[in-house]
Amino acid sequence: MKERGKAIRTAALHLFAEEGYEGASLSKIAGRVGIRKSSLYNHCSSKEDLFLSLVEEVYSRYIQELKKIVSGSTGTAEKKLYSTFIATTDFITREGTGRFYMHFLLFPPSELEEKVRTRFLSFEEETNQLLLPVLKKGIADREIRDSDPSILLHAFYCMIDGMSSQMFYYPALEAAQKREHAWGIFWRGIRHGKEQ
Amino acid sequence: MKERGKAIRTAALHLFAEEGYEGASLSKIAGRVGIRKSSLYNHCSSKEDLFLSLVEEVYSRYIQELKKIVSGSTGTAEKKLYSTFIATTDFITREGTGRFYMHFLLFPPSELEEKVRTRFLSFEEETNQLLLPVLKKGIADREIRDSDPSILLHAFYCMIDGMSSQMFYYPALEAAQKREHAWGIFWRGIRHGKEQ
DNA sequence: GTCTATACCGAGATAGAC
DNA sequence: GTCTATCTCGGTATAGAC
Repeated sequence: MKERGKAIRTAALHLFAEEGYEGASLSKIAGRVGIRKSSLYNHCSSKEDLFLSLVEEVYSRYIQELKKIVSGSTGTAEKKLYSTFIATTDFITREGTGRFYMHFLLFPPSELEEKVRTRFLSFEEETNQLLLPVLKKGIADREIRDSDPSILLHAFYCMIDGMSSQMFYYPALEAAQKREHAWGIFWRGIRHGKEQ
Repeated sequence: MKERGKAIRTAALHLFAEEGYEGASLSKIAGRVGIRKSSLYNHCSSKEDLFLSLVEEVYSRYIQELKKIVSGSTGTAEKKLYSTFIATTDFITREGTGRFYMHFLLFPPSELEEKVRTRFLSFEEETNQLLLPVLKKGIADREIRDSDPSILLHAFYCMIDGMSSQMFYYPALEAAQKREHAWGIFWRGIRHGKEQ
């Protein structure tokens, strides 16, 4: 049995993710937890407050997972990038967390846009510093073709973002297959090749 | 000077795109046009009605542009795919239309989800039928490597979706550069190569 | 076609009993 | 901590004068 505060956060996370910031009313959140909306104010000071603390939690949870994956494994660049790709798209697929992440990265509520964007940028900084070394080492090892690492990194992000979008509107099994194919083509695009 | 009806649709398109379905109130829309919200009801029967007609307009406008690009040019598969990529990401970048498109493709208002999704699926069918022949011809001409065209098509969509997301949070110039790089890597991933 | 006025509802938030 | 009651505000929508 979860404590109330946690239950509220979970319900709010899902409702924000599904219905957006304006669409997720405090009554709906309270209703899902099984209390009245006025009782929510014993656990947070406002709707904004609740929302922003969830932004913080979701972003930092993702960074935490990413760190485990990248620094944990000691394999090739290919393995590390592939693991990152899978882990990120899995993360996105997790109902609640992932949808929340995508939803408000792309379409933050307009009054809170600046706060959310600022938080995201610092978050992007962190991922860059985790992944750039992987690409650089891959190039040095002649595993990845010799070109600007930040360009390669961006193309990697691009595929991840694309696949992340697609995880939403395809059934799980289909999405998993598409993911493998997308990876195959991406890797062919950046790997070291004899030609040229 | 645009007629009123058109002005309302334009204002609504932008507001929906920026603030979401719930966030874009009829007063805001009316305010941007310069009339009272009750006057809106002389041009549409409800908020839902207004929104859904915009969904229809935006989707079909995109299909129309795509047709012009794909069937118009008679170049190589590379040229056609590149044009499609550029045109789509340009379309997405157009304030209003593109943001509206992305916003409600990924996060439709929950009450209207089914209607929006259904419309999108038929739309995807159309794009498939435009683009699959291009890929098939590219394979036959040994311009693209021999593999399942629908897999290649999906990887293409994946890059487009990824780049479309990114068009939002990077400045125009930066986005344009990233776009070129993403294309380069994608094309390297699918083109015909001597190796293997 | 646009306006004012109004109906009705649900939003976020607060006060105070228990 | 949760409840009921209540406040204020803004939402969608309608009626009817001009």
